[in-house]
Amino acid sequence: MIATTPTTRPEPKQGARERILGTAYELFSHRGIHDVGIDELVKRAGVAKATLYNHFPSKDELVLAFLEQRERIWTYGWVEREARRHGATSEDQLLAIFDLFDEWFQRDDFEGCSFVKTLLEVGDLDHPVGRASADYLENIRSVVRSLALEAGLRDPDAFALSWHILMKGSIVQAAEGDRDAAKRAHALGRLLIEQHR
Amino acid sequence: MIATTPTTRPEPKQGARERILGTAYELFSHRGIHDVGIDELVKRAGVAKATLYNHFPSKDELVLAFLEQRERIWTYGWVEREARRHGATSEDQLLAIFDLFDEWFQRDDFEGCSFVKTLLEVGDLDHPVGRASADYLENIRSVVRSLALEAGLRDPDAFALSWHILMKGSIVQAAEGDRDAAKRAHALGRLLIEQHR
DNA sequence: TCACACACAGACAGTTCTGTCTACTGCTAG
DNA sequence: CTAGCAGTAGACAGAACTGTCTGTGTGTGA
Repeated sequence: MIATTPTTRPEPKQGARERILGTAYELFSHRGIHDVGIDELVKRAGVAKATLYNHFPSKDELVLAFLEQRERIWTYGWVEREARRHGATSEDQLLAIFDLFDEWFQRDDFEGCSFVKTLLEVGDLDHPVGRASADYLENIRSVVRSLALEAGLRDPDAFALSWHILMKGSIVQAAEGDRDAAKRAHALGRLLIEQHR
Repeated sequence: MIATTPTTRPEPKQGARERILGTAYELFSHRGIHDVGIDELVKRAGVAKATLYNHFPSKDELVLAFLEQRERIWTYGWVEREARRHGATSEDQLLAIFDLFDEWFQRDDFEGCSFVKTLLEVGDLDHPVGRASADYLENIRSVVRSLALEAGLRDPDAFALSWHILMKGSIVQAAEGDRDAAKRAHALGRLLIEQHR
């Protein structure tokens, strides 16, 4: 790789931090926060405990980094990006969210919404982790609001709030085992769009 | 109370068990399962730890008893009973669910859906507690299905599944702070009813 | 009055969790 | 060559958790 800074880069080591974050993503997204202990995490990441605590001052801070990563990957990298790619019109892009969900719900490693799970696990909007979860959920609504705006729908704020009920409701229901939850949400979403045209 | 068994009933003591269950209901419903320890629970219930373990062989068994109680009180004693009482027609009774939710969401001690919270907390449908949570959620759908049937709606099973998405989605959103989530679900519910007429 | 069942208080064992600390290793810049 | 830095391995402290056990008190039926 060609040097991007003056001549040589110190760059801590490039590896440990990534391994920690990657493992945290894998474990936290599938099993939740409290079920995953630091010992298991460092063992799985092949990293010394001191290394983890060098990069992240506490488990909570690691969780916050995980949530940030989750937003980057899931909210923007997957939902927004793929929805925009799959829909011809803005309305189609909105509905494409539930087409994505439909595929997601069929996966054997379906993990649900990390923001909802974390928020309910912490259960406290004043706690930094709970607060962050709620904020990231709000950002999801912002994505929906933008699409609604682009589609020229009436009252994009209210639309996004209603739409998000469908998203979260279907995800929870999929976690119960309803594999067709996304199709039901899709149908409801179509009705909601009509109401906001 | 007139004797219902031969002459006298041994009846353990009648008091400790009720205090344990009452306290478990209060604590588990508001704070979740894992955040409430046995020590705190017995102290709050004013009960010896041995007494708790005399009545319930493990914390999991106590949790199962809590969920059962939650269904009795919340699902049947509140949602079904009050919805039936408040609506003139069967369709109104369905919509009345979201009127109830609306009041519920305004409460300062709004605690969310214990079945969803417990299911996500355990995260495993094979675990007895997770399984029970999912079963109790299914029973909620049965209530909805009955009302849909009475209302003469088309495909009551599919209706109940879609309706339940609205219920759970609005509850989760209320937990994030959207106090009007029930009103949005109400509007969507109206549209869904129209589709199933 | 006596016996028994139940409840109470709380010590205790055993595990698990977060977070700290020590000692060792290997790489790299100067 | 050497100093420093980042990482490894794992013991350790301190807290919290579930579940067990001992010992004591008390109300009630026979």
